[in-house]
Amino acid sequence: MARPKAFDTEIALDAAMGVFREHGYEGTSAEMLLDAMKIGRQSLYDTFGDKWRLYQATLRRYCQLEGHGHVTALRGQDRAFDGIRAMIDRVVADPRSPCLGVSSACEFGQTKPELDAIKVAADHVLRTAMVARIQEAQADGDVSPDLQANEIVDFLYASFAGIRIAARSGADHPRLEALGRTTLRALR
Amino acid sequence: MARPKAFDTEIALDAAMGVFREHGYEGTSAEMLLDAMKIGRQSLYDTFGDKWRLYQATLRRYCQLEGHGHVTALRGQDRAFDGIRAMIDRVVADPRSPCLGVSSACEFGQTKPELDAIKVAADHVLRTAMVARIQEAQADGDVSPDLQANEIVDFLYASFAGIRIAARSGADHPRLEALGRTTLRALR
DNA sequence: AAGCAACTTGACTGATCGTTCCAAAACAGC
DNA sequence: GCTGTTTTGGAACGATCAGTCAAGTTGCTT
Repeated sequence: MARPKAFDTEIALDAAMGVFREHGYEGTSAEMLLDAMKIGRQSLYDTFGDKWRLYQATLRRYCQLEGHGHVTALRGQDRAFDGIRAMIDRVVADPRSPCLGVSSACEFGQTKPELDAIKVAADHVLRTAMVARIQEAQADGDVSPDLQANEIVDFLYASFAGIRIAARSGADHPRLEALGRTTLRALR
Repeated sequence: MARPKAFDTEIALDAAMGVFREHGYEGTSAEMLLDAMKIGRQSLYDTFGDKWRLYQATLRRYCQLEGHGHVTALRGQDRAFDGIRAMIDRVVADPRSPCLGVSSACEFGQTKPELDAIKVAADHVLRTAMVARIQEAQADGDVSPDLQANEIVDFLYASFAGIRIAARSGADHPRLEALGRTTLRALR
């Protein structure tokens, strides 16, 4: 064994995530990353490979954190419908930090298989949790039986993206809340 | 008088718009623009100023075209609700061309006053047209009177952004149609 | 205590960035 | 056909890009 790292990999990753969320991939320079992560140039390349692999790592971590947060909110309420509401509230409450998933979709579309793979994996776990809770809410009579659970998941995904873009465009909290309310109302 | 331009400014602008839509501002290089616009380096700088002003010009043009398209769809039907449906269908039908408004919001947030001004102006004309048609649809009994027209506009904006991001993420046509249906249903 | 493997630091690489300069080519009016 | 203005294309600018190299430093292991 030898000298241990002087920085925490996860903390550095979170710092990098913040920069990528704010400026996108192309808009982020190595200098900006080093400043935010507070590590040396070589440490970055030794630890994370290169800018592109670092970006993938941040997206992977973001999907994990975000997916976990959503599932927690979803399951944190007794009534399934309240769980769905909690998930929407989470998006609305999240002040103005842009979503890395949305921004990477904007920036790259489907041109990068590596990113697609990360998103597909994240989608899988969240979607199954959501479908289960939505069907539960339908059984409770809180969500219309006319809608297919999978379509509702797509609709909620799209709404989340829309709410986040509204926030990034400067919509204030009341307007975001109204968006959340209208989204939830659409399920009835 | 002297030698006239060998290219059409609007056509070149549309070509630039295509590149910016596909790759964003930071992801677009001068070379890519020149290739797409099929003009010389100096012509670009003489005619459009620089990359940033060219981007503003494309965003301005995009907002005009897109706003006009939406208003036309909105007013092209007898029944107000059908007009709203037509507007949504327009977004769903638009194959996979990313929205410059969404991508610029992602990339820059509110950090660029010049862009904000362009969007505010575009929002104004479209919003008034939408509010009018929504209130008409409410009077017809097609849209719930519980909802405020302005909130519905925000909701539709957010939905459009969501649908476009879904498309950019690879959602196929049936899924986009389902999103459009769910969005429209939310207004009832 | 000594040695060594890993981490850190900062100078440096070629490539590419957006932009400008310059001279040649092209067209309008006389 | 000439003159004058504008467009054009290519070469060139400094700045910055992502990434590398080579010392120098640190702390674990024996």
